[in-house]
Amino acid sequence: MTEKVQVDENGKLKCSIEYTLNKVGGKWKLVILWHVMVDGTKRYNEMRRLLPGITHKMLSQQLKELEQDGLIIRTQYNEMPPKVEYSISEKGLTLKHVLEAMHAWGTEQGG
Amino acid sequence: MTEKVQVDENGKLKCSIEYTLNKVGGKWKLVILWHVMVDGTKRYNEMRRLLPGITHKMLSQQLKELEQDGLIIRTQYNEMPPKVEYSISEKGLTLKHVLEAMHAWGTEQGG
DNA sequence: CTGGATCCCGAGGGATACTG
DNA sequence: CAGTATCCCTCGGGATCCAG
Repeated sequence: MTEKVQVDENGKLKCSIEYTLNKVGGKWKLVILWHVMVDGTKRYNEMRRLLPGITHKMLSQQLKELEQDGLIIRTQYNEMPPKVEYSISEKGLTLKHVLEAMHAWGTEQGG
Repeated sequence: MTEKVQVDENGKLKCSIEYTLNKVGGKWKLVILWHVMVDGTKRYNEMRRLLPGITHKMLSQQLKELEQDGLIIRTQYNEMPPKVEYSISEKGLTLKHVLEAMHAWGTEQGG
């Protein structure tokens, strides 16, 4: 089978896998998306507990990027103390197959 | 080869997504696997051409890790000049759903 | 042709303190 | 509670040369 090859503005070959990795690659984003998709809405500190080892800096950075890409929804309640909730968006749900496939593979291969 | 894995208090992997990312995360591995799965067997320099921007160091490193994890097969022909071919393994084929899902998402979202 | 070995730099990310 | 700001440093990865 021959796949459709995409070319960027520099004339370099680009494939859809690379596009996906650019959006949700890295160490944290897919894990974050998996949790908010499966477990539902989560608050900031709940996310921290779900991601052992992540720092403030990385968590807020990743969450911000995911929100700017429209993959998660950030809801802020103007209360004291502050309360912010993160949930999966419609667009984020389009990653369902990717996440399920990766989860299935990890479960099978990793035991 | 595989970096530090996060485990919970029972010594089990935190989540399967993380296991998968530990095996095939990073910038190159899934793209490499995609190419050898879809396009078939590839030689070293063919791989370089398929991955604009990758360096010798990174390509040989990633190929070695993928081979050690049993996801690709390295076949060396004792000729002059040297000839080495990389192909997808049975185990590598188990990532088919992951790769297809990511390719589909990138195609839809990226245009 | 297919890599390995080395040197080296800078950005990515950790730790911590601070703020609304 | 939910982040920001800052400092600091490691180490991922680029460039280059070497080897079978």
